[in-house]
Amino acid sequence: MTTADNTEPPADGRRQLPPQYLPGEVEDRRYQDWVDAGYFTADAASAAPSFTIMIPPPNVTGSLHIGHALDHTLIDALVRRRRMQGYNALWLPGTDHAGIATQNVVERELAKEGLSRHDLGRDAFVERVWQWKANYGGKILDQMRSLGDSVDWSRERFTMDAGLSRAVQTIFKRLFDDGLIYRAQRIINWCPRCMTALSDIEVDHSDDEGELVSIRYGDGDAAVVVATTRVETMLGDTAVAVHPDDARYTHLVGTTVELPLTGRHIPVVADPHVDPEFGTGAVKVTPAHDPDDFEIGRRHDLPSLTIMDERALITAAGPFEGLDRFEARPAVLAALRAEGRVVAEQRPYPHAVGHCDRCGTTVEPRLSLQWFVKVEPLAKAAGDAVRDGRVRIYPAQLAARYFDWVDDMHDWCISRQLWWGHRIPVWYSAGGEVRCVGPEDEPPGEGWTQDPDVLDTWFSSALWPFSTLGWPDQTPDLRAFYPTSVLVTGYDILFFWVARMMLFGLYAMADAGPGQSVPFRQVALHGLVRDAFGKKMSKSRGNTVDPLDWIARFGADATRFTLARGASPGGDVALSEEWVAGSRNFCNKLWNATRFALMNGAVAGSELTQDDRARLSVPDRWVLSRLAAVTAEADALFEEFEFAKVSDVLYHFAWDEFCDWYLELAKAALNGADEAAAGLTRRVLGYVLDRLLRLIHPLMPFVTEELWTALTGGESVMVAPWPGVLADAGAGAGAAVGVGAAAAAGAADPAAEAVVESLMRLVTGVRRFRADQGLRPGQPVPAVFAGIGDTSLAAHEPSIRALLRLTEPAAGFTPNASVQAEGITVRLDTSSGIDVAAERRRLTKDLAAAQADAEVSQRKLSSQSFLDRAPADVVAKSRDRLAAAQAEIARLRERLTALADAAS
RNA sequence: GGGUGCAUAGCUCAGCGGUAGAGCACUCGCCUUACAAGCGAGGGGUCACUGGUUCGAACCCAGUUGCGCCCACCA
Repeated sequence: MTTADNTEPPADGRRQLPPQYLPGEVEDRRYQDWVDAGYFTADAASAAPSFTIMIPPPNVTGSLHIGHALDHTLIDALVRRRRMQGYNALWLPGTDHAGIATQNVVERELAKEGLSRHDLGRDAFVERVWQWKANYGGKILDQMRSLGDSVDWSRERFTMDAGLSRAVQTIFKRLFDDGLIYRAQRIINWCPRCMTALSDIEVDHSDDEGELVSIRYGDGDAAVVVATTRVETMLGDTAVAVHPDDARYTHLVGTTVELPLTGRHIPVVADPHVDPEFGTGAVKVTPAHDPDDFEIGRRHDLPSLTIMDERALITAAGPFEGLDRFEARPAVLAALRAEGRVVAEQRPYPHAVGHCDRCGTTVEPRLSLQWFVKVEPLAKAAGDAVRDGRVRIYPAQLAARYFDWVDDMHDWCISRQLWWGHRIPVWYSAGGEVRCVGPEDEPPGEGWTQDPDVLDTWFSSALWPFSTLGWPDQTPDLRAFYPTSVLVTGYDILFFWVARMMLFGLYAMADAGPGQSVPFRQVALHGLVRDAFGKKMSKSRGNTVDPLDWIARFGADATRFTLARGASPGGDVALSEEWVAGSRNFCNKLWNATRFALMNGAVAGSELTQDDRARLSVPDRWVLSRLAAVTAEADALFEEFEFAKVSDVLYHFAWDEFCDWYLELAKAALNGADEAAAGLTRRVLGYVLDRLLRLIHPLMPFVTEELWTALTGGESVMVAPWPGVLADAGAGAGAAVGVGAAAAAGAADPAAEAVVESLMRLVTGVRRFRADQGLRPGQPVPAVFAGIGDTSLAAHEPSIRALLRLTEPAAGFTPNASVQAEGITVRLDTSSGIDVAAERRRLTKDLAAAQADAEVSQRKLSSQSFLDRAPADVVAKSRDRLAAAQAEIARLRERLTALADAAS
């Protein structure tokens, strides 16, 4: 590994850079160089502490969208920084088989050929999906290269790989044997279009316009009115329920009422679940088609009458048979109305209805035999791991949501009536025996048939942190890289994925001990990507951003920086083309700063000795002091996943301080006659830029690589030591690693900072005068600096003159204007005289501001309670401020008077 | 229905107890020998509303209004 600390100065005739950064010419080449150099490949045998991040596996059907780009930008920044810090960094890539989604894609393809999966049969269909995967799957992995993702391609995984499938089977068997997986007849969420069961979180609830209908069951004294939004299910009613304490119905409990249209009589039962306040206080009970009713049915031993098939067509014999559920509803209602059973109709009646999150079809609660994970004991452990700090969630407030869910989680329905996925490893004999088969077991022979269902795709995703490392085998990878360090993903899949990895990680890896069984130590959640107005991106809205388009037009670095700049923990990211253009400009700024450095013979790679530091100029000292502060700040912010703030700090240091002031100030020394001073500044220039590029590299890998190698002649900034001061890192055993620790950018230099800040105020003040006076920026103006000898700026007059284009006075110099700032009076000869009106406007404005300032301070200081209660430093600050304002007022008044005198 | 978050410059957001900040947009002047994807200067905000706590509130507390998100088996 090479470092920046090669002592040889760069060879002469280094590459000349063109005046603009053209990302297209850099990115592909650099990426391939990195891959070829093996920088992305982690080493399970490394002695260095590991830093591991697992990619949130995108669907194998997917292509890179802006959400991935956000996720990957943040992950890549974390991984690149750790790698530079000397960690054995692994970012493992891969894809998810995405059961329903992928099956749907291939089925649609088949449909174009006029075929259904049933025409092919199970084996041929699955084969067809594999074929599809071979041809089109993993497109997204290729696209990741263009973002610069530093993933370890040698460790790419797919959730249906043989190894990962073995992990699935292993844990299924283990859970089964532990009694944590069971099969039961339950009401589950059923999608009649996908024709499969769904778990609770695969159902999106939204308010639909419904209709609340009140229907009279029975007649005369035995009549009872029930209200429902799902009239058609009355065909499957097997009871009416009322609250036990509801006096209106006590006389009916235990009797039966006639169920209209069916000729059946159903019992009236008393159940505490019924809310006497709602509707009529009487509820129709359909155990086979409503989860509540199923529970009531269980309590009262009611029969379950299934009246719909898996396509949600009515199966109950009679006039409605064969109708779709939505056709049956008006039909049943009409029939009831014809019999005079409809007491009231209330519409519209908005109420929450579940929809399949894959296809949007209204979910049908359906009684069926499914496999479930008993989550309670697992969820308890998953909650505790966060509660006791073994896993930390960023931002912390999202932990509350995690607890809400984990602490009250229903059993997880894991069977899916699909063909694409991990088949449930359970076999049944003709005699009704059940056998769960582990990966080492012989499959049962003659007379046994395997369960036809496959597992929920999230079942295998939940194993991702360790199945990808070879579990259940105790592989070197598993030992080296588990637990993973950080999980980075959007808060939208906190429940889908994050919580489930917690359930299974803690369970499967329990032998490793409490601290080592967690799937990750930190969870860094980001938000959704939105448009410039904070609106959700969607194809129908037409406000989506294609990251590949941005990369092509603005560069990967600009795209990444824009995303990072918007990413605060848990916060949504707003994007627009103006912003990515701004980031592109920032790349160009760095490009030209480096270009300037190269043109001026900047020397990178030499450390500054104590001796050197003693001879530094004030601007050199200032920039080093600022670099130290910014380095520490950026480093701390990285630890907290404050990407927006890191980006902001680096952006402003690079642009506002390094480029706008330091490079301008350095010009005096670089072009000056003092060779020793110039040489020292060339080294400081190289030193600061070198470190700045390293600090920015995790966020903008390509441009920094191109510039850093050009500046230093080093091999790659990717493997240059990180300049940060290392804090106790989340991964590893808290040991500070990396040669970067020694390269901490030095100490603060408040004296130098004070001088440069004073210089900035003076320069800005005079520039303002020039602007007010309409003096063209480039026009040289003769001037003298009266009183500068008594200030800290005495030695910097040449720099100040250069910044302000003020020339030495020639013979016959007759100043006709003056500006005061920082205790210095700058007298200028503007030749044409000054614009008195403009000057008066400026002075008047400044006077008003100073007076307002003084007034506020005065008011505070005249309050006795303020003087008594406020801390001494606050009072002192107010005093200083008042004094300064008063001095300013006096000065401005004097100038205004002088101006008036001069005018008359 | 239950949680939870947010209301700050035209837009997107930062600041979270001591006299309001950034990026973009806007105005004016500049092709000043790294950069016009640039440089310099400037304008713009009763920090949603009402009370309270405090010497002092954008910041803490309560309420109001308006948005947003998550969870949810009330017919």
